[in-house]
Amino acid sequence: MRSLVSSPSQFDISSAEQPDWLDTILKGDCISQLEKLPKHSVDAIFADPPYNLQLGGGLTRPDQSEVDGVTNDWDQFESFQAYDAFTRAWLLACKRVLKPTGTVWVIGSYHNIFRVGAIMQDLGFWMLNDVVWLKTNPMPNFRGKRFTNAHETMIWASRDKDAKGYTFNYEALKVMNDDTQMRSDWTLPICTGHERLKGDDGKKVHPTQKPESLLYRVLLSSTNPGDVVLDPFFGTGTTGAVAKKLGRHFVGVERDSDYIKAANARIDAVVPIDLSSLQTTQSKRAAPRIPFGRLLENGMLQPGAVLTDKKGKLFAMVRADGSLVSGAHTGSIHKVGAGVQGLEACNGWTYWHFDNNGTREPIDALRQIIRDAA
Amino acid sequence: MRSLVSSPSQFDISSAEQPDWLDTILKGDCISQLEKLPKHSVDAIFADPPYNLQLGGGLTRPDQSEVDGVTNDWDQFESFQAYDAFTRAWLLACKRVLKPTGTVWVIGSYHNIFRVGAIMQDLGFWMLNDVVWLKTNPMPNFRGKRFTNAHETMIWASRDKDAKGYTFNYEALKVMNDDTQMRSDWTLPICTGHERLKGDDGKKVHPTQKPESLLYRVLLSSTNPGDVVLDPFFGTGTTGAVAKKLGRHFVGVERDSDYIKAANARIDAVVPIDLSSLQTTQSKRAAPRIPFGRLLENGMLQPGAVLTDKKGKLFAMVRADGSLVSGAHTGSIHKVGAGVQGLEACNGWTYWHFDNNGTREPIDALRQIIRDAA
DNA sequence: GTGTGTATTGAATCGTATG
DNA sequence: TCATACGATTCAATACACA
Repeated sequence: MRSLVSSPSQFDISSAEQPDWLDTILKGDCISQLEKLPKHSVDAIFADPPYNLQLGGGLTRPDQSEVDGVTNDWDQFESFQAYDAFTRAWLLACKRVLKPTGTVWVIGSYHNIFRVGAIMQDLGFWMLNDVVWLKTNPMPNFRGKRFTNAHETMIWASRDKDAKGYTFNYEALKVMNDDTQMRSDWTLPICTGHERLKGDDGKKVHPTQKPESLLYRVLLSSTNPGDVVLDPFFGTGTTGAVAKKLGRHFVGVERDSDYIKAANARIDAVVPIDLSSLQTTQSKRAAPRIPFGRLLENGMLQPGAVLTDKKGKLFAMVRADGSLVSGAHTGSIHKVGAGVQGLEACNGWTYWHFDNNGTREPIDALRQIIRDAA
Repeated sequence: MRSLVSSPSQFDISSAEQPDWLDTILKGDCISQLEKLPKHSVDAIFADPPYNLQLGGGLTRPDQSEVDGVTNDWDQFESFQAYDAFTRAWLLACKRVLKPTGTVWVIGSYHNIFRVGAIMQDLGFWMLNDVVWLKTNPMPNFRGKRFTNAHETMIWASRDKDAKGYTFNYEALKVMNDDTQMRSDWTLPICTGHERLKGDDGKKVHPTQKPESLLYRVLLSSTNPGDVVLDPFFGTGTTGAVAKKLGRHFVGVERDSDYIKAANARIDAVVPIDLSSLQTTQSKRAAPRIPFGRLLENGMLQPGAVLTDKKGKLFAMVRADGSLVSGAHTGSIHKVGAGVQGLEACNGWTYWHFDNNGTREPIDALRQIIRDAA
C-alpha cells in the first residue's frame, strides 16, 4: 500500500523496506506469533480476547506449557488462575511490540474485563479511559432474572504511566460528535445484516464479530494514517478491514484457518478511502509554533501598539522585542496576561486583543493569517 | 413500621426483636464494625469504597479556575497491593454478614473497579450484571487529552455461584422503563443542587455524594420492603435516606464524625413514601443524540462524499472525522453550513443534502433511519 | 414575576518543546 | 537529566444578579 501520510508517523514504513508481516495475518497462537515482530514495532493494539473458559487447548501458561483439564472438573479458582496466566502472557507479548508512545484497547464483558483490567494495571499499563459500548439492539434477557446485558467495556491504556505523546485526535472526535467532546459512552448497533459474515451454510462465521463502526471510532481516535495496528485475536478481521479503509496498516494473529480465510477475502474487498478525505481536523498543538515576535517582524503589529483584554479594560504596550509592558508587569504575552489577571497562567494569544478598524480582535487572528498563508 | 411487603423478605424483623444496630450508623472502620453484625443478617449491600484516584498536581479549567479534586486521606493508598488487601478484607467481612440469598452492589471507576471485580470473583461472588451509570452532566476533560469520563461502573453480584432466590424485581423495573426490560446502562444526573449536602461554609460536605436516583433504582431492583441494606462506606447516607424512603431498613458504617452527623440529620428528615405511588416517579431515558459522525461509522456516508445545499449550488466534502470542507470553510456540518451562507448559525442536518439515486435528500433523513431502527 | 447574562462547579489518574 | 517557557483546553446544571 502506498503511504497516505502527510505528516509521517514516527515508525515510517517506506514501500521498499516494509517488513513481510505488515498487512498480513500470522497463523498461530498470539504469544508465539508475536515473537516474530520486533520490539516497539506497532503504534496501537486492539484486542478482543476470548473469555470463554472452555477453551480446550487455547490456554497456555507463560512458559508456553498447555493448560489441560479446562473442560470439566476445574473449580472456579483454578479456572481464573489459568485465565489470568493466559491474559498476563498475551498482554506481556503485546507490551513488547508496542511502541513507547503506543496505546492499547481491550474489549470485554463482565466475565473477563475485571481480570484483564487488574492485570493490565499490574503490568504497568496506564489507563487513559474505560469506554462503554452501548448496544442499540442487544439480546434481551430471556429469563427475566437480570438486567438486559446491553453493553461491553473497553479499556484504553498507554504503555506506561509516564508515557508521553500518545495519539488522541481530540478535535477530530469533537467534530464527529457535533462539536462537543467525545464521551466515554458510545452508542452503536451490534454487527448484523450484510456486514455480518456468513458461511456457505448461511450461518455466522464468527460468534462475536465486532461492528466496523466500533473500530472506526477506535482507530480514528487513537491512530494516525500510516500507523501500524496490531490485533492479536484477529478473528474475521474487523480491525484489518477498518484499518485498510482508514489508511492504517494492520497485522493480525489468528489460530483458526476458516477465520483467516474469511478475513483475507473480506480485507481484499476493502477500498481505502482517498487521501484528502482522510485528513481530519487538526489541533492547534500540531500546527507549527509562531512566536509573537513574528507579528512585529512582518509588520502586522508595530512596536508601541496597544493591546487590550476582551473588554478593552486592561492595556499593555508592545515593545520592539515582542515583550509587553503593563504597569509593573513585563514579559511575554502569556506572562503579562497572567500577571494583570493575578493568575498562574494565561494564553496570551486569545487573551490580548488589537484594534482592527474599530473592532477588537484577538491577536490569535493574526497568527492564523500567518498559518493559513504557509 | 408496618410491613409493606407483598412477598415478605426471608429475614423478617418484627418490631419486638429488632437488633440495636438496625437503622443506625456504626462509627468506625468497616472491618471491625461489621464484626458486630451476626452472620447472614443483611439482605443487600451497597458499597461505594474509596476509588484510589492517583491524581497528579492541580488541575485548572480553561478559565483558570481550580478544580476541587478528591484529595482526602481516605482515598490514599500506598500501592495496588495495599488497595487489594483493603478490598479483600472489607469484601470478606461483607460476605460474612450477607444472607445466602443476598446480593451486593459495588460502585467504582476505572481506577479501582477492575481490581475490585477481580477480587470479588476470587472470593466466590458471582456476577449477575455490571451496570454503567451514564452521567448526563459529567465533568468535562479540560485538557482535551482523553474522552470525557462520563460514567461509573457498578458490579451486581450474588454471594455464591449457585445462590438461588436472590431478589430481582423484573416487572417493577420493566414498568419503570416504559414496558421494556431495564438495561445495564442507566442515564442519570450527578448529585447537584439542593440534594447536594452543603456545610455552614457553603461547601460540599462530602466530595463524592451519590445521587438518590441511583440508589432508588438499585434498591427498587434488588430488595424488597422490609429488607435490611448494609452500606459499609456510608458517607453522608444516601443509601440510608433512600432505604428509609422506600420502606427498607439500613445499617451503615462510617469513620468520619462529620459525615455521620450530616447523614443522621438527613435521614431523620426523610418521609417514607407510599409504595403504591412508586411507579410514576421514573421515566425512560431520553433518546440518544445522533451525531453526524455516526453516518460515517455505519457506512451510510463515505469519507469523500459530496454534500450540497437544497438547490445543489453549494458543495462540501465529507472527511473521515465527519468534518466538512467547502472552500476555506472547515468544521462541523453546522459550522460550515453557516460559513458558506455567511450566517451566524445553521442547522446542518436540514441544510446539507446528499444524492439518493438522483434525488437530493437532506442528511436528516439518514439520521431518521438510524433513530427508527433503534 | 420574567427573562437574560454571568459565575460556579462536579470521583480527574488531564503537556510538551526547548535548552 | 531537569528547569523553564510556551500556550492549549470545558459541558451541563444550578444559582444569583440585574434589567
